[in-house]
Amino acid sequence: MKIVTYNVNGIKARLPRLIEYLTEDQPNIVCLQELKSSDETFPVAEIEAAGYGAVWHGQKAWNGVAILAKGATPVVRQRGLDGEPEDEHSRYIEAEAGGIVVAALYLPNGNPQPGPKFDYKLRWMDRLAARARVLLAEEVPAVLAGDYNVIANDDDTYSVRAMQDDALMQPESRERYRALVGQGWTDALRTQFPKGGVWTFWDYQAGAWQRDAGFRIDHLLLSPQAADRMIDAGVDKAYRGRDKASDHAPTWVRLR
DNA sequence: ATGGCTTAGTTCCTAAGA
Repeated sequence: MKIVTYNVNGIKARLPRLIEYLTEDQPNIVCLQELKSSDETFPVAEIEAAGYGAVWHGQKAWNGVAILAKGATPVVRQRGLDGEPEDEHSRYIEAEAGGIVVAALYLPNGNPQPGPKFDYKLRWMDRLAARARVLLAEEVPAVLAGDYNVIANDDDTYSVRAMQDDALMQPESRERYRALVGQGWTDALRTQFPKGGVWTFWDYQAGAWQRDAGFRIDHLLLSPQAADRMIDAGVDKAYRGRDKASDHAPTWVRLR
């Protein structure tokens, strides 16, 4: 089974590309981020017409996450993360689909840093880590899939220098990502490509796509029970080059 | 390069993204 994470950067603007991807590639489970859509305007009819069931956690204008499953509707376990009741950002949804626990997450960008947005990012990472521990304790196949907004290693970016002051690769962000993985999760892409040099995002600006100036920030973390079933992982890079594409490419893992 | 795009909403400008 193929499990995908895909930051669509606006599901209304990206709907033709998304439906195209579902139809052409037929992935089993798709975690979406940056819907930029309220719950009421989520295009469920079009997604169902493509053969997918969906659950979502939307918000007007920004953020928003969803989980799609081919031929079935995922069963929601949780929307949002505990620990900060006043947090109104829609950045986390967790469901059971295809016998696997799947979470779609959109980790805060955190720029500019330092500042309140960066502080929020770090707090959100701590809250995610707490939830991840609960999932690991269940000892079931689980996948934490999403846009982590963390460049974990120097070889996960085209240019360390260009990104050195960015919230995506500050030591505090990296330490928390490493600690999360260190709980017992397997970074699927890192396992597949241990030397790095694989990108999942290319900026719209400055011809980043044409220059292949990207970085890897979309990650799939596997519980031990899921990691045991990993076949391979990759990036469906060609979709980044299509007309009216998202600035992220679909990123995936296949499990037995 | 506090930004050369792109999206969405308070839409003809601003905020946010990464």
